[in-house]
Amino acid sequence: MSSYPDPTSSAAAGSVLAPDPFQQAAGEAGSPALCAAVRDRLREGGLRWTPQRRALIEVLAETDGHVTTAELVERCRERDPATIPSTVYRTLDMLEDLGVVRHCHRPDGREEYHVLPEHEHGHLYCRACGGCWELERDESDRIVGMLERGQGFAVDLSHVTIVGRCRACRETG
Amino acid sequence: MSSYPDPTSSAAAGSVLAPDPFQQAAGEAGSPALCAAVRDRLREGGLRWTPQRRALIEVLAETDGHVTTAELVERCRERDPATIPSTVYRTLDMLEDLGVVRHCHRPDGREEYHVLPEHEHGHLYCRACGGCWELERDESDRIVGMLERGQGFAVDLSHVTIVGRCRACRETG
DNA sequence: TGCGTTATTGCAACTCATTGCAGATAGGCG
DNA sequence: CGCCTATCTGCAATGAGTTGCAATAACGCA
Ligand SMILES: [Mn+2]
Ligand SMILES: [Mn+2]
Ligand SMILES: [Zn+2]
Ligand SMILES: [Zn+2]
Repeated sequence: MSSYPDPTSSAAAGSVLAPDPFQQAAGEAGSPALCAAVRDRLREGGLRWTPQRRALIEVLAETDGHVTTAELVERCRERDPATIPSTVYRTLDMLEDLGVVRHCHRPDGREEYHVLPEHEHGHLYCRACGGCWELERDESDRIVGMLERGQGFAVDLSHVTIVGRCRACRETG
Repeated sequence: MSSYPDPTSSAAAGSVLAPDPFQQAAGEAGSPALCAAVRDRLREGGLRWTPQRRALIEVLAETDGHVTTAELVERCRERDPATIPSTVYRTLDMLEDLGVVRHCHRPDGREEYHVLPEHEHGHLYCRACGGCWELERDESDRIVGMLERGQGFAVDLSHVTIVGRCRACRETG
């Protein structure tokens, strides 16, 4: 979807399920290792390593789980008040092409990012309490498998958002 | 989700699966009948029937299938150039509480409305060709049933958007 | 170390959507 | 028929996100 120049054109699709080089890079050493891994991958593709990109990656490395785009812009701005939102948005697009982040949509349609998800997953959101859970592996396998067999449709699992009411909210209300 | 005063507080939930009074109203007679049905329901709840609401309902009655919110604003503006977007958005919220429309989210997160859907349904979107299909009944039954049994989660089916690549796009490259 | 190419940034304009508030008006009631 | 009041509308400000373009700066290469 992003019209960003794609460093290694197969990377966008490949990074999703392939053993992820960023995963190991970030595993122990954290931010510096992730920076180095991203920097190298960018240069391989003729892309550039800039202070703005570095800042965002450092912010991402400090982030657990889900984060809204606006929060990321805000955290970048804490480090550097001169941060420009459109640069952050464009960098996120690029990092998604690389497989460093995945986005999904919250019930209101706004974007939310997941940093280095260990495996692709969909989400369950409760409209009543605002809770969010990852879809279990076997549940998403069934959804993906069903649509693959029936319609020949290849589901983008990380983009699956299922909204409703969780058990707790149904019982109490 | 909408903070709109809810005319008959059970209507929001009830209208989804219950035999829908608007369905019949609009069936043959079209716009005037739908207007009358909505007007009566509003007055029952102490809400008001206004020219702005009437205009939107007339536009909706001429609409088949899915429409983006921006398109609806545009069509209202064709009838009355003085149309105010926020009024249209608020009216759509109200009509969704009444069960006259359902919204879902396109792959980019933007809203799309379905007028008087005959039955609740989720959507399948192809990112490559932009195509959109309704989820088949048995497919959505399986998804809804699985999450109901496993997690006790009540899925809001009309809000389910599954994004990916359709068979045709996968085959042609 | 410096140059030139070209990817990237900053910026401004734009789209879509939401919200709070003050003034307008629908419509129940006398 | 006209008043009163609570609901709605219009409006303006705000927030989220995208896009085109000119200026900047990364970095490969001499
Ligand atoms: Mn929604
Ligand atoms: Mn998306
Ligand atoms: Zn809940
Ligand atoms: Zn397609």
